[in-house]
Amino acid sequence: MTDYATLLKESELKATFQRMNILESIEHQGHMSIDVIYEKVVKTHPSLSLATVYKNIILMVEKGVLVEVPITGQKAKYELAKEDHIHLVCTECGEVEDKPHNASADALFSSMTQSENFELCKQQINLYGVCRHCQIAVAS
Amino acid sequence: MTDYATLLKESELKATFQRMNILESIEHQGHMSIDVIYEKVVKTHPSLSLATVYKNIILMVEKGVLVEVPITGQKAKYELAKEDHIHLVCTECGEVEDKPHNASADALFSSMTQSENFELCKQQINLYGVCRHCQIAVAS
DNA sequence: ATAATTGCAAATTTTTTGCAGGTTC
DNA sequence: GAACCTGCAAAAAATTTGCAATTAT
Repeated sequence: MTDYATLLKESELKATFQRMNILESIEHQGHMSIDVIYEKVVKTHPSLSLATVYKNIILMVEKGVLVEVPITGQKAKYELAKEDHIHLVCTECGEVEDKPHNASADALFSSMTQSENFELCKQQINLYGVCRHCQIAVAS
Repeated sequence: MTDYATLLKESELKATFQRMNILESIEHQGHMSIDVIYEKVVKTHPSLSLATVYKNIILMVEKGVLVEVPITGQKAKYELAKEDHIHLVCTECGEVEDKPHNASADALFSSMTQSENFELCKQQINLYGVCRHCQIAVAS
């Protein structure tokens, strides 16, 4: 899908096997915490060290390749940097689903921050609830 | 301001000195991380243990007295449970400011989640940027 | 060839736990 | 008086660091 090697080089990072595996895992799954990333990637790359995952996540967040998604009651997850969007966080299964961002939301937040003289640079909208899948599971 | 003893008892928690001090600090400051709460309260209550702060924060979140506010690049902060509102998070000084929630935002999120069949129960909107105060400081 | 990156092990920091003594209702 | 809470100290979990060996460019 995405060309991770190019993405990394554009961000002044060397395209190591470890980094590409991390990015691939995150893109495939959508949102992952550090320990889950490690568990996933170590399967295909058994010598991987957890410290390497920590170092790389921190570095790739700094470089703007990844974005931290802090979530109530869970460890932070990470996603690939992408267009503004909303997170639907399921309180049952913990999964996070992206929902495209809406132009009227943008306008709304712009006006709310302007009236406060607040120089907006990033939005983070988490909506917590029960996802389709878990509603069915709970009903049974 | 708030009657913390009553608030705690209504939540099936005993009104200890420690808990009332924690609540008072949080209400006074708005949003605090656990270590900062400890540092603040221990000044007026030197025998306070950090473990007690941890236990109480967890308990009061469970009981719905407090709400966790996870923030990108910071340790989670806690606030008193209150009406829906938006957080303006300053990326310079780290402070969080509340902004009253807007009816049109509500309508927007309701419609966005309904179309996904997502059963919405809680919202968390963080807008990151530079607050009034830090804009002045940076300009100087 | 060079500078960056990795994996390991140790250090540090953060959070949780068990329990004896003290407090609230 | 009973159940709950606290503080302590120890344990466990999470994160960071230093460094020698390896890898990407």
